[in-house]
Amino acid sequence: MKIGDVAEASGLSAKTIRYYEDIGLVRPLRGENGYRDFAGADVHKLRFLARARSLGFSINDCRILLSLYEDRSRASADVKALAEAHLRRVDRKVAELEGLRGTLRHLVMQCHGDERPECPILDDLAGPKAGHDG
Amino acid sequence: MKIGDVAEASGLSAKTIRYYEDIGLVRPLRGENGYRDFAGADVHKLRFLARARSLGFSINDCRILLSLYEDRSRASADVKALAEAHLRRVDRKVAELEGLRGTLRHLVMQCHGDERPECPILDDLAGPKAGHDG
DNA sequence: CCTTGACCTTCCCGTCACGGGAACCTTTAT
DNA sequence: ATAAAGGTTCCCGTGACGGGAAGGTCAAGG
Repeated sequence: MKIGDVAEASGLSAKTIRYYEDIGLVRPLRGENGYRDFAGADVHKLRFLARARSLGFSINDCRILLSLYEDRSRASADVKALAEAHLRRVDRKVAELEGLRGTLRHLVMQCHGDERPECPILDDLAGPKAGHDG
Repeated sequence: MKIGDVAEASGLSAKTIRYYEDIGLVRPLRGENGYRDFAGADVHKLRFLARARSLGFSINDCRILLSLYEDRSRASADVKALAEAHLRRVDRKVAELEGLRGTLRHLVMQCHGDERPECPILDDLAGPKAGHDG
């Protein structure tokens, strides 16, 4: 299979697949013409990678997941630990975004959004204004 | 004020402040010795930037926000529009992360996490298994 | 035979917002 | 005088690719 076909079959772009080869995630054969020649197992790997990436795993995590996947004597505990660590990162990221989203919502609601210059959003960004006597 | 003092006063690192000068967000004066010499207004700007960045605005958004902030004849509608666009981006990101978090949680719960190799997480990543007859 | 067009190849730059560190200079304290 | 603690510029690295240039290859059609 040529890279275009594999791209379609895996949902990854040709660019991405070449990149994955660069960093050693797949090792397709080469034809006489220099074209990459992907085996079924390569395509399977790439689909695995596409799925893992879509779940937010980093390339490094993907590398580990792949090696666990190919290790018949793995312990599922290792996989679970990796996934849990990722889940915790996602949890933290969601919490962070929800925090700033709350602030943003609050500010947006307070702003009239008309042609006048007064703006609580900018006031917030500018920080605490000096009081009436300072 | 020297860059270290400004760093402490703004909460930004000296590196970040130099970077902001590089990209034209601040223009501190220079002393005879070549050291940057920040005025009060510069520090104020940098605090503004630090706050905006902490709310997740991109550098480009920050540049626009700064120019709006300094434009006495601005319309608050422009500020609000920018903030709302950002809010929508945050909303989308949160939704995306919540989606994959749900999947991750599900997978993690299904995995025994013991010394055995069977692992629903890897099974999911590997994609649909062929059925009993195929 | 020649051309067109769709593929493929490698290579290098750009992304975003900085951080790390080298090599060097200035100020401050002892 | 010296050492520590600042400051300066410059360049590389990050993560995970995308864009695009310059060129090789292959199948179809005139």
